[in-house]
Amino acid sequence: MSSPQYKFRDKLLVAVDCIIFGFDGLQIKALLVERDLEPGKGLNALMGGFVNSKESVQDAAKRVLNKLTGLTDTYMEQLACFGDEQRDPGGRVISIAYFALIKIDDYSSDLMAEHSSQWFPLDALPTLVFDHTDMIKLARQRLQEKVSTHPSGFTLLPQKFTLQQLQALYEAIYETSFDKRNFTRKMLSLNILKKLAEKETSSSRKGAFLFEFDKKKYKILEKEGLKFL
Amino acid sequence: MSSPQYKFRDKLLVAVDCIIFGFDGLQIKALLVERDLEPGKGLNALMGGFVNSKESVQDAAKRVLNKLTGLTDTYMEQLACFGDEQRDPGGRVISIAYFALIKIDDYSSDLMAEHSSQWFPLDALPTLVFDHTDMIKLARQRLQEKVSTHPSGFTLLPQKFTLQQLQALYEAIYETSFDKRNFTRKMLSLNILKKLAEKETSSSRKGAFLFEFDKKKYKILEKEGLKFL
DNA sequence: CAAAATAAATGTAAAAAATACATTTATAAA
DNA sequence: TTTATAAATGTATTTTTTACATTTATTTTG
Repeated sequence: MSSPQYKFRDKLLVAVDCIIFGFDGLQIKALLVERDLEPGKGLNALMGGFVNSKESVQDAAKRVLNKLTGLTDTYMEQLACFGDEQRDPGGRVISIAYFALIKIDDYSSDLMAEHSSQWFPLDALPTLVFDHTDMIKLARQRLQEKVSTHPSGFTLLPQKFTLQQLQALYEAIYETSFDKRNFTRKMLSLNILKKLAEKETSSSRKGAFLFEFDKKKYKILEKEGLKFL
Repeated sequence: MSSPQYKFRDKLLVAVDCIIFGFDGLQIKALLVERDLEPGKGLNALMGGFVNSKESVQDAAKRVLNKLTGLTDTYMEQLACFGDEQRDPGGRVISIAYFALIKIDDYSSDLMAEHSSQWFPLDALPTLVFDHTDMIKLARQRLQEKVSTHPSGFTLLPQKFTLQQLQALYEAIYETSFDKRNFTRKMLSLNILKKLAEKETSSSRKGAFLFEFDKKKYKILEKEGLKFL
C-alpha cells in the first residue's frame, strides 16, 4: 500500500473547520456550534470534523458543511492550514480551515436547534476553543480581499436584491460606509447586474428596483479582471 | 495523551512542499530537486518532507527549506493544502505547500550538487511528480497577487538594485512590459525606496543609481495599504 | 580631444477614474 | 392635496493612469 519509505513517518490527525459567514442585512455573522467532543465539549466552536483516509480534504470540508447546514453547492474555499503543535490540547491535530458564504435564510431554525448552533455578529463573538478565533479573523480578512475582485459576495444576498442591500453588504464587510451615488455608479458600471422590472417596496414608499447578479455577463468579463471596490 | 474521542479517527501522513522562487535578472525560476524517495525517485520534484508529530507544520516547512538552502530568515508563506485522496500513489499523504522567495545568488552551487537541485524558468518546467506542477502554478498566481500590494518582491533582488532591475523583476512576475517612465514614477511615488549615492555601472556608460528598500518607511506606510501595480 | 554611441533620467499633455456634493422623483399615508 | 420618505440621478473637481520624445552623463572610438 504505502511505499516502504513512508512506513516510519509520523501520521497526524487531520481535521477541517468551516467558517460560515452569513449576512442579515446589517451585519456579517458567523455560524458557531456547541462543540460535541472533549476537549472543550459544550464550548463555542466552528463546525469541524476529521478527514477520513478515504476522502479528499475538500470532500471532508463539504461533508462537514453539509452535515451542519444541509446545503450542497455552497460557495466555499480553502482558507489555510492551522498546524501549530499545541493548537489542540486533545492531541496532535492539524486543521484545514475553509470558509463558506451562505444566505442566512437558507439555514433553518430546525437545524440550529439540532446542532445547538447560532449566528454571532463578528464584533460580538464568544470565546472559542483552540485557535478558532484566529481562523475567523483570517477568514474575515480573506473575505475582504475576495469580494474586492470577485462576485462571491452575492452569495450572501438573496437572489434578488436592491442596490442599497448590496451597499449595506459591502459596508458590513469593510466596516465602513460609502457614498451612495458613487457606490451605485461603480457597481452598475461593472455591467454584471441585471435590473429587474420588480421593485422591493417594504423599505420605502417609492420602492427600490431589484437586481440580479448576471452570471453570464460575469463569465465573459471575468478574464479581464473586475475590480469591485 | 489524546482525548478518548480522537482514538478511532484516521491519521494521515502530512508533508510540506516548498516552492522556491528566484530571479536571475530576466526570469523567475523555481528550484527543483531530484526526488530521493519512491515513488518517483529520481524524478523532478519540489523539495519536501514529512511533518513530525513534535513540530508545527510551519517549522517543518522551515526545516525543509533550510535543509535544501542552508538559509534561515527566508521570506516564506503558506500557499495551500493539497489534499486529494490519490495525489500521491505511495500512500495517503496530504501536503501543505509553502512558497519562498530567495536571492538566487544566496544558493550556492555546492548545495545544488549536494541535492541534485536546479533552477528552472517557469516557462520551461520539466514534468514533475504528483501535483507539484499545480502547486507551482498556484504559487505563481499568488506571487502576482502578493507583489501587487506587498514589498515581498524585493526579497528576490540584491540588497542594492537599480530601477531597471526592479522593473525587470515586475515584468518577469507579470509576464508583461511596462512603460519605463511610468513605472519609475510609480515606484518612487510610493516613498519606500532609498536612493543611494552609488551607481551600478556594468550595464551602461552613464551608470544607473542604486536603490535600497527602506523598511522603516515601509513599516510606517504599511497600514494605509500600498498599491505597487 | 572631438565625435559617436549607449543607456539613464526626466516632463508634459490627455484620458480615465475616483471623489465630493444637492436636487428631483415616485409613492403611500395623512 | 399635502406631506413624508427613501430612491434616483448629474456635475464639477481632483487624482491617477496612460502615452509619448528629448536631454544627459559617461565611455569608447577615431
